[in-house]
Amino acid sequence: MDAEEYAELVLRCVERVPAGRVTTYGSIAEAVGAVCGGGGPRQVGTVMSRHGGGMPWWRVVRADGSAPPTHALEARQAWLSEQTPLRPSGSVDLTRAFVAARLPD
DNA sequence: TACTTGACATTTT
DNA sequence: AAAAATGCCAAGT
Repeated sequence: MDAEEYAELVLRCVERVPAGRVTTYGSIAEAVGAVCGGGGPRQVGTVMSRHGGGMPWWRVVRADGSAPPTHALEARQAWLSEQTPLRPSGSVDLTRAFVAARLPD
């Protein structure tokens, strides 16, 4: 399993997340790690930073429901336009929006 | 081989 | 509640 394939799986998981819902780096790491072995939340983050362009990266959040500080503003706009359930604090309400990452069929 | 860097997570201050 | 310390895993230098 090379890094490219790992990235493919991660990206596919992101695409499977419906608008208005989110999943976490950790959840994706679990799903992909189950078949790829190894990997972890950080690897998922790395993949997003390199191949995140062109996909709904704002549907992937940290374990506490917040987006990476570097893209926090854009993420919030995207969440608002998709009507993603947010908490007063500005981060995503995981109890309402979280969906576990699923591997492609 | 050793050290640094990152769109992370968890525990402890 | 918020910040710091630790642990983590792979890739690049």
